[in-house]
Order: sequence, then structure tokens, then C-alpha cells
Amino acid sequence: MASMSMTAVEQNQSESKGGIHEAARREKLQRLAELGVDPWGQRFDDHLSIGAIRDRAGEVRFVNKEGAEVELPEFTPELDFRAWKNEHGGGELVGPKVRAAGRIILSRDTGKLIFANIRDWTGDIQLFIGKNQVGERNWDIAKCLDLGDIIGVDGELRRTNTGEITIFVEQLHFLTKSILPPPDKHAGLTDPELRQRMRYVDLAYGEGVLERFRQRTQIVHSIRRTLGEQGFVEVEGPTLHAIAGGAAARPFTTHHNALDMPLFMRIALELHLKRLLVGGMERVFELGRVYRNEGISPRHNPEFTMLEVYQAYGDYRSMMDLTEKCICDAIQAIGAGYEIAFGERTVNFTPPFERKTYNELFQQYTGIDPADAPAVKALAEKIGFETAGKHADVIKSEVFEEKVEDQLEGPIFVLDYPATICPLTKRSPSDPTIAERFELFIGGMEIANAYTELNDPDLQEELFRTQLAGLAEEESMAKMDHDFVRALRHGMPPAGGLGIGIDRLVMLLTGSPTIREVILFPLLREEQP
RNA sequence: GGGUGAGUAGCUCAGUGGUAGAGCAGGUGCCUCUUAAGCACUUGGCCGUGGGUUCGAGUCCCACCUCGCCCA
Repeated sequence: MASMSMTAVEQNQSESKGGIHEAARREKLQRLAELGVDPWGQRFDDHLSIGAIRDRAGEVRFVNKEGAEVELPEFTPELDFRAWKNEHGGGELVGPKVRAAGRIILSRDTGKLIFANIRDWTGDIQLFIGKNQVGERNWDIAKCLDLGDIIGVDGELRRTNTGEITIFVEQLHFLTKSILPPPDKHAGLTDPELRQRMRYVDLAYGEGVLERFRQRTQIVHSIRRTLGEQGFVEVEGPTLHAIAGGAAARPFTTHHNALDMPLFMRIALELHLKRLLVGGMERVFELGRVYRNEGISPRHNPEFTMLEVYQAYGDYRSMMDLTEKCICDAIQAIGAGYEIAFGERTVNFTPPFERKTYNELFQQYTGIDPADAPAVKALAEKIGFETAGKHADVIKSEVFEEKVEDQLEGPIFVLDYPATICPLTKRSPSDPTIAERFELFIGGMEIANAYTELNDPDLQEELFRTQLAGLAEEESMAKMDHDFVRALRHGMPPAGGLGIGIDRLVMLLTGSPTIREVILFPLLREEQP
């Protein structure tokens, strides 16, 4: 609707942006109108997807002049198909009649014959538009075609002399004019800013972009299906929170006018899902957007998609099996193998994923006994960390992040964290210094995080208070969630809880190096006028 | 936030202080089996913005804007 409020000056500026290219296209728009063709098209029924049409290539037959069918040769660059036809008694290819629709992405005009390639979201296919074959009117329309235009065609599916599967067009249906020129036909858009700002262009012309986002959808769908099969129900919690809890992150603030109430965009799904456990939803999950008012990086977008799952009567180990199943099913859903390239490394997702304790890994990667506090402290100081006044486990955790996490090619479940750095997690019954928690690392990234959930309301309240007391002034917007504690007092069953960063998982499974490659519209600074 | 690189035609990019360039796209002409089609001619520019140095700046200096990468 913004265009409707444009001033005349702005209108002129936006028109001049396209320059001569836009002018040339508008001229063709005019010519189409003069031909009585609506350049904005109408409903176009009963076409097959280009992928489905390509699947019918096997129906193309060669019939020689005696009317006998001859088996086609294999088309190779060396084959002279014209000569082959003569050797086999002359004749013609015949194929099924097909109807297709798509965007013109390439075109080769050889005078009275145009080869064009159209694309839909299942693939590309070549069109053969011959002046003598399509008739005058279709030819007039064809002369108004530009790269980027969207057309429908009826024709016969055959092969050209070079073997390229091709629709030999009989009827041309003009569906939509593209007034702005497409990006470079080979390179596409390369400037990351332009690709994100004009994602429509990136999707339409970028190699593999559409496919990557379809894979994202397939992954998300697969996760929902896997969880559904295990008896989990999906819910939709509030995204506007009076208290932004469930994680340590800065929230976005907003305001409700009628209630005159400050509100926060949610930073996590946890506290409402646990309330549902109290209410008897024994297996519950939410897969949705959370918002964190923090920096932007190749691995961070201010709004991102989280999965959180809670299972009554389970613990963190139940969540480990579930995580593995969700990921392996998702890999199958996108038709990938268990070995997936990510950057310069290859990740092998063949289950079962490795499982090691925090302390084992610490020992393995630092060569130091994690229980030997002075040695851990010495190593931390050697790395350059400030250690004064810090708890031994905090120092250990810093060393772990520095020396171990990046090394974890994974997939690997890191389990049993020091209890002191996971205050909101249940202790191990056999060892109170251990928190029942795992994190899943893949390709050096933290992908999933799970706990045996704390359900002691008094302990929870105390920990909330401790946590709030430790917060800096600027984060004083954090508040005690009394209602959540009240919910726990009504009794939350022992449970396992799991969080998976969906964007990061999609990055891994699609081999995308940045989060922006898997988010359709990542947050960008406002465009300069 | 710090460091660092980039920003030149619609797109992809050259241009190392002396007339603003190429390929693709666009326009005109030729071409009915091309596929990065080809050939000929041709249109198209606030060189991110603002200051400065200089006889002269796309180029050197400063600031700012936007994006990328590394770090926090």
C-alpha cells in the first residue's frame, strides 16, 4: 500500500530507477495491450509442474516415414541426431501434449525462432517457439517477451537435435510482465545485502535458493511429524509476555495501549510450556519464533525459530533419543544422506550420535583433570582469562567454551554439566554436583540443549531470586515470575525438556554457512532513500 | 563496541592522480535446432554521501552511511 501514498516526486524517482530497461519493458507492455493481451494475465488452469513434465521425457518416441517406431539412441554431445534420423528412414519425434507455466530465465532469439528457458519451483525446461509453428498472433506476443516475464504454454514435449528435452510451443499465454530487469543471468545477485533485501529476486534467479527454503520447510514439517508420531501435541503460547523469562537475553519491548501495559516479545517458550505440563499436557511442544534484542552475526538473527519440547515423566536422556530421531528423520525428509558437507568439514549424522560427559571431554581436549581446580585455573590464566573471584566451575566453563566447543565436530551429546553453572536444572540423584543437562554440538555449533527440568517450586523461586540479584542494572527489566512459581506449587511432574535452534539445524542440514541463508527475510537496517 | 575489507551502468566486475570502461542485460539489423547461441552497430553513469589535498580525484586524506569478514 506504500505505493499508493507515494508523492509524484517519489513516483518519478522510482520510475527513473529502472532507467532505459524499464522504459523498454513498458513499451512492450504497451504493445501487448495493443495486441489485446492483458499483460497481467489471468488464472491458468491444468498445467503440470515442470518437474512432472520432465518426468514424461520417456514418452517421447521416434516414428520413421514408414510409420514404424524406432528406439531412440542415447543423446551424447557426439551424436549427430539429424544424421541418425536419416539413417533410420527419416521421420519425426512425437511426444505428449503438455501445458506449463513459469518465468523466462534465459532466451536465445535466432530470428524467426526463439529458444527460451522457463522455470517454476520444480525446475527449468526449454521452449521452442518457431514463427512458422506458432502462428502470427503467438509470434507477435513472443516478440514482446523479456527475461523475467511469466508465461504459460501449450505444446508438444519432444527433444531438439541436441537431445534437450523441449516443449515445442503451439499456444502462448502471456501471464505477467516483469517491468524491472533481472540480475545477471549467470551470476545472479551476489551482494548479500541485495540478496536479502530483494529476496524475491534471489529466490527467482539464485541458484539453489528456492530449493534451500523448500528444504527448510521440509525439515520443519518433518520435525512436527516426528513429534506428532511420538504423541507430542503442538501448542501456541503467547508471544507477548508481561515478564520475559525462560532465558537470559535482552527482550524487545512493546506496549499494549488499551491495557496501558508494557510488554515484552518472548525470548523463550519454556515457562508457558511448563505451565501446560502442570495442567496435564504430558507431551507438549511449540515450534515458533522468539525474539532477542541482541547483535546480528552469521549465527544470530534477532528473531529466530526455536523448538521446545517437554515430556512429563521423562528426563534429559529421554530428550537425547528424541533429538536424534528428529534430526535423522529430517535428514531423510530432505533426501540427504547422513554425510553432509558444512563449510570445509563433513558431518556424519549416522546414528547413534556420540555421547560423552562434560568432564570426559574436558580431560580429552585440555589434558587436565577437571576436578583439579588449581590446574584448571592455571590453564585459564594461561589463555588470558580473568579468574579472580570466580567460582571454579565458572572458570572451568570458560575454558571448556574456549578449548573444547569449537573442536566438537559432532554430532556429539555433551552431558552432565557442573551443577553450579546450570542453576535451573535438576541435580543428578547420584551426584549433586552434576546437573542433568546435555547440549548437542554439531560442526562446532550448539544445536540443542536439554534438561531434566526443575520442579521444586521453592528451589525455583530461590534460584530466580539469586539470578535476578546477579543481574546488572540495565537488565533490571527482568522480574520474578510469581505465576510460574505458583504453577509449580500446583505440581509439575518430573519431566525432560529440550530446545533446538531450528535455524542452526537448517544451516547444518542444508550446508549453509550463515543463518541469513536460511531465514527468508533476515533483519536489515532500513533502506536508505 | 574494536579491527579489517568492499561500495563504479539494471546485474557481474575492471579501472594505482590526467577524456568513465568491459561482459551480460537493453535497443536496431541479420539468422528456424540454440543452450553462457552468434555477428554488426548502439543506448545507458551523482564512481555510496559530505568535506579536504591537488592545476586536476573513481583513484590520495578525513568523517559519515551501508554491507561483508574476524574479534568481544
